[in-house]
Amino acid sequence: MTPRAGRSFFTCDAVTLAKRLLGQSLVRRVHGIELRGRIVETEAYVGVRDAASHAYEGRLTARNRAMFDEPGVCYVYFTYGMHHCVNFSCATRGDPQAVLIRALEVIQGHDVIRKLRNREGISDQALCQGPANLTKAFGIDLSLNAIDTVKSNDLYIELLRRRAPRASVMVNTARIGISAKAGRWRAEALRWYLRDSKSVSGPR
DNA sequence: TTCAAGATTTCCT
DNA sequence: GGAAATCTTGAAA
Repeated sequence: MTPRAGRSFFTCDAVTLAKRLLGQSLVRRVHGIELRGRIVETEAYVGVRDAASHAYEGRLTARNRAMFDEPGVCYVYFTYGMHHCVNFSCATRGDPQAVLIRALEVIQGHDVIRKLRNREGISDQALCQGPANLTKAFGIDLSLNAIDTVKSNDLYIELLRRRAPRASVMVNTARIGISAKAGRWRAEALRWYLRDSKSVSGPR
């Protein structure tokens, strides 16, 4: 049986978790069916000093509360009036660090995922390419916000590997979609992806 | 109470 | 390359 990520897996800074999550499996249970995807792209939001983070300067609101919760708690937010994005809280309670999941390769549940995406002629590799695409593909919405993925069976991480990938197979770049208002944080290299994956979103 | 902007995607020219 | 879709949040008034 594949081991599941426990509290200790998430009890680290966001940079460590962003790399550690690459190559692991995101599991979602909907209507008794399991969907699985291999994580191939992540971004770190490193806490109160990060001007690109919803928790910049310690801002705590009803929306981003999950970022401040226990490591392993899921932070789902709604944006652009139509999209959801999913993150995993990390570090320690009260320290709002989190990792955004930006892309997956589908491992299990292609049929269900294709229906959820509801898009004609889409390739397998594009099903979960991009943060809002993967939440749609996996049926992730605000009902999953703030759930504890260490305990929930609706959404959690399965460990397909013991360690983060070697540096030589990862690519590290600036994050996507960060506005100029974030200042130097716009250019900080806090995005990672697996070099060989065809499902990575944004610039390669 | 009003308003601008957003950790995006898709479709059009 | 550019704009539309669509609505919540947080800051300004």
